[in-house]
Amino acid sequence: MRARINGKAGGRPGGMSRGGASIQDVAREAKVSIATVSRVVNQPTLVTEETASRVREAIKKLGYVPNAYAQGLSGRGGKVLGIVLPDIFGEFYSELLRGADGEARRLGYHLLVSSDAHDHGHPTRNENLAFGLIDGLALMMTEPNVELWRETLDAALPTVVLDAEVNEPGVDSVSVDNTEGTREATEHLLSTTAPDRCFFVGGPKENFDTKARAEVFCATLAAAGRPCTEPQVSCGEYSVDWGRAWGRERQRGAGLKGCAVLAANDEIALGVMQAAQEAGVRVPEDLKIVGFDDTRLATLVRPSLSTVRVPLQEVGAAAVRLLVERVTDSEKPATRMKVGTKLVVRESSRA
Amino acid sequence: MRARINGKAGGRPGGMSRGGASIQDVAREAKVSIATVSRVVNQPTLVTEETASRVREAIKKLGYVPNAYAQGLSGRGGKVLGIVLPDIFGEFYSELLRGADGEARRLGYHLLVSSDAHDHGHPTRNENLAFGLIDGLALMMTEPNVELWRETLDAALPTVVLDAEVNEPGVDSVSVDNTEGTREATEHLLSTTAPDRCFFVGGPKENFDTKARAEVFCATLAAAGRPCTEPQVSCGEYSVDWGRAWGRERQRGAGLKGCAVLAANDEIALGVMQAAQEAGVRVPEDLKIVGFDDTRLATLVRPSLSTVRVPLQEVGAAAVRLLVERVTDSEKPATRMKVGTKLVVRESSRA
DNA sequence: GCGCAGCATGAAAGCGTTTTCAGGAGTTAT
DNA sequence: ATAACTCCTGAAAACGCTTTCATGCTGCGC
Repeated sequence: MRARINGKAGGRPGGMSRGGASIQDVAREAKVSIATVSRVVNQPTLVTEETASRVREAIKKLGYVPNAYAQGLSGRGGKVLGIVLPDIFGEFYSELLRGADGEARRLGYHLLVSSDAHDHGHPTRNENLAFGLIDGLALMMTEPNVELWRETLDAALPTVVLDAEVNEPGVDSVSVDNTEGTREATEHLLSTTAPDRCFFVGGPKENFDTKARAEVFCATLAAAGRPCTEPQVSCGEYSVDWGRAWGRERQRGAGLKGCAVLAANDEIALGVMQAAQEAGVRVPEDLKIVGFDDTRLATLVRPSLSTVRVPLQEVGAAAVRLLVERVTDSEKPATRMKVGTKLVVRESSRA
Repeated sequence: MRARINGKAGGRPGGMSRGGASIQDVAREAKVSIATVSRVVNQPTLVTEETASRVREAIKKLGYVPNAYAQGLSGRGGKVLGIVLPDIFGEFYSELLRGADGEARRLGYHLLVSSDAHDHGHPTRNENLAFGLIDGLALMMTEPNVELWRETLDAALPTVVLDAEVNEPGVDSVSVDNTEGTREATEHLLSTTAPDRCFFVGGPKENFDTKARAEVFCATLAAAGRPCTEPQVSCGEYSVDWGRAWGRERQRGAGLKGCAVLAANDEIALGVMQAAQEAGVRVPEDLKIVGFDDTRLATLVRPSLSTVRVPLQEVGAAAVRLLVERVTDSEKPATRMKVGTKLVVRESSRA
């Protein structure tokens, strides 16, 4: 229960905010009606310059800032967008967020961030979402199970889904077109390594991107005349640990030497690299590795990591842009946006 | 301008939200007054079980979710906290945010995230802050210049400052106690390296933490009988690039071999390590390196990085906790909280 | 000089809650 | 049986803003 300050708030002239001057105070100070104050703020052309300047002065003097709740309530929307991510930890989400934040800032919106990590996809999420507070929602699903988010998607709230294509009417989406980048990467590996020594180490089996990337990987191998066998594609999770585990396992078996690995993200790639280093297998001389995402990680490790660039900041920014468009124009038809991917060759896969 | 839906919203029975069922609709459906509905939601004990269950049913049927704006406006606060960081990019902020997010979630609050990166400490920030929307503000200042934030600090808004001690009445702070960790780290380096070959590579010169760490570093050297000379402490920025630049410079000069470096964060340490590797200087055989923060980076690189652990997630969580306490009890005296630091020895500094 | 258009302003409704106050129905004590 | 309570519920005010509608004023054309 917040303390309520009745009537005029005393104290410093400038700088009050909450519990500070209201539109009423400004109106009184400038000797006009609250309607006029509101107009000065929102539709300045409707007010005489003389009146307006008097009002502006009063606003300044009292340090008036419109109360966002009241604005929201009276139908203007509070300029807040929600963004829900599986987690907000690590370079991947970090970059996504940064893109979204920048764009939101540019468009005059605020970002309400929420990560799923603490109550993994549990339906209680919906309650947590501050529905009614946010004007739009950018949603990145952990699991491909759209039904988990049924309620959310059905809500009459502008929504854009990140990094997954959904077939919901009226729901925008921004996803990654893995085709080009994956193909490039695979061909790049094939240029130095025999098809049957190429491996794809994926994230979660049901993950949209992992699935897409695995598919293109196999297709490219097939196009090279050597359809990939089952053991050449493995799935796990998007983590260094999984990559390392896969690498050790392989090393114990047929060995990593002479192989090439395309990982479904940079973390996995890094894990594989660590396993190789542990075993004394040199990268890139004995083992080629290509990651995915081109997070900062790729340039931080040695040897630097070849990777497929995904413009994550753009994805975040695009999501926000789409959302704002939809918020301001609810008639806008649903947009399915795709951003391209491209191979970036660094040290870990050099011939 | 959002479309306004007048009167009852048609459409699907469940799942509406914005423009969806209001407390009025629920009241009508359950044949009670809105006051009763509100009570069922907020103070269930005041309502007969029979009435309450009827109301709950109506709520469920209509998919009613309280409108946060209205709640905010009517004095209950919208359960939103703002958090402003210099940037939201990289492992450091990532971890801080994760801690804050988790705690906020636990306490039933939402997090409005905003990074300073796009308009570096510019006063327009204040307008951007959704004042009036947030119940409290966690603020991490880029620069030590408190005056830049004067307006913000003066605002009658519960505020907690992160990672810096401020002397503002009524403003809480959560900062890092660098003493213990820095001392441990310095002594650790001194155990293998001569005092005059130990270096501190800092972040920005005015940064609170860099200053504190440099000081302890020097004091520890002095305690070991060999006060540090000027060139042993350098400042730059918190980046890999700066660390690498420092390393190259030193290598060009007296050489890195046989030295020990304490960096002000893990990124700088990593940069130094890269410079060493470039020059064929082995870590830790020829050069000991200790970082700061213990971000995930430290365990991802090879050799793994010895570092001083700063419980960043705890810092984030504590900030939120303090903020919520202050929001709910505005009389609470200002708290200055400090979290400790501790050396974690990994490979990069082994004897 | 009169009527009418056009413009600047004010009054008031409405947004969806919470909360205070008052009243009505039972219950218990006298 | 009545007074005094207790419990539950409803009516209504308040929160601060946007927006519609009405009104008074100015100036123009006839």
